[in-house]
Amino acid sequence: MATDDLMTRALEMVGDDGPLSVEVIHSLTDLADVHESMTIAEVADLLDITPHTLRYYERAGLVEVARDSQGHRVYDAAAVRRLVFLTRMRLSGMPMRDLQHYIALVDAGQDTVPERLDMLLEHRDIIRRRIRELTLSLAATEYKIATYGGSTGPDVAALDTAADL
Amino acid sequence: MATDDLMTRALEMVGDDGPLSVEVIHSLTDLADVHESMTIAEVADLLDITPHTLRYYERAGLVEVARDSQGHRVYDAAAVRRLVFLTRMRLSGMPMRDLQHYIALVDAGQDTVPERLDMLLEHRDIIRRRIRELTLSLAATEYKIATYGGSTGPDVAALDTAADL
DNA sequence: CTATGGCTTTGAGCGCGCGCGAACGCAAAC
DNA sequence: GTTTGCGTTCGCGCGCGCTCAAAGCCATAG
Repeated sequence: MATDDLMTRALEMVGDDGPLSVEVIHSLTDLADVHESMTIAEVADLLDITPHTLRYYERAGLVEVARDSQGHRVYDAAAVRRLVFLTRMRLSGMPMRDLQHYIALVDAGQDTVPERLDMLLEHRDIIRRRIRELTLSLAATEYKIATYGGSTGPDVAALDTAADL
Repeated sequence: MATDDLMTRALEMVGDDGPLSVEVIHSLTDLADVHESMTIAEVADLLDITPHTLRYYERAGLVEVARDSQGHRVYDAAAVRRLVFLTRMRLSGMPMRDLQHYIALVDAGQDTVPERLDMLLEHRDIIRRRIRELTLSLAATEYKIATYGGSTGPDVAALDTAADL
């Protein structure tokens, strides 16, 4: 089950404007198919990213992955959990640099918990602002759709900032 | 007044979960300070982009701009309206290529209205999906914040997909 | 028993979208 | 006169990954 499927199912559960329940959150982290010792292809499929990207994350120092006797990567549950978190943050726009910083904090021990929390709070605000920006853009787009070729009277045309578009 | 200011004001008007009224849309398109014959600096300030970006858009064929006797760009109201639309679409994630296509349709005349409408509808769906993705990411982030260093009991830790993060 | 295709590894290099910077010139304004 | 603002062009940079190359292991197929 790819992450994209998870997202799609979760979105369906949420509906267009339903409340976000704890169940939805957990559905995103449905790790029923996360067993110990996953291959790179399995993890890639789970997270809906390419094996290349997984190797890229590893080189970036975001996660350490053991190798088997053939030198192939073996992802344990902890690595997968971390990657779930990382991909989720990436999806919400956190840049690689911040993720690297965050992981460095994690690896530095419990003393860095407050700073990690600060990062999460700041990221939360960024997401909120982005959602509101998009909400406005959505409204503008819908407004444009509604007035497009509809009533093209002078009033509407005058209000439309781009009547000729 | 920069577009960012407009956005900020509009966001304040909207509040955290207020309805999006027509007034809000119009506030985004408050063109009180759009007079005829604006300079590139004025337009850049209005749209909160750099003059460089404006020249880039012009080179990309998105807008035609007249010149004065000194060869300096002179933006008329129509150009500014188009740029308002373009920057709004950019802000909501429409790629340059699509904007170029859209503008080509606009310049091709009224026969292309249906296709333009299709583009807007598709873009609307993209924005909607993006908003829902971000909403889920926001919920996940808030969930993580809530459980971070709070009750670190075994139950919560077991539910947390990245308890060690 | 080979072979053919598919997975993996590493490393380096490429590409895209979107502008930004640097360099240089010209005209107006202080 | 020198500072300011605009013009143009060429090239660079960044974020994020993908592609390509060379090579090895495994399975299924002829």
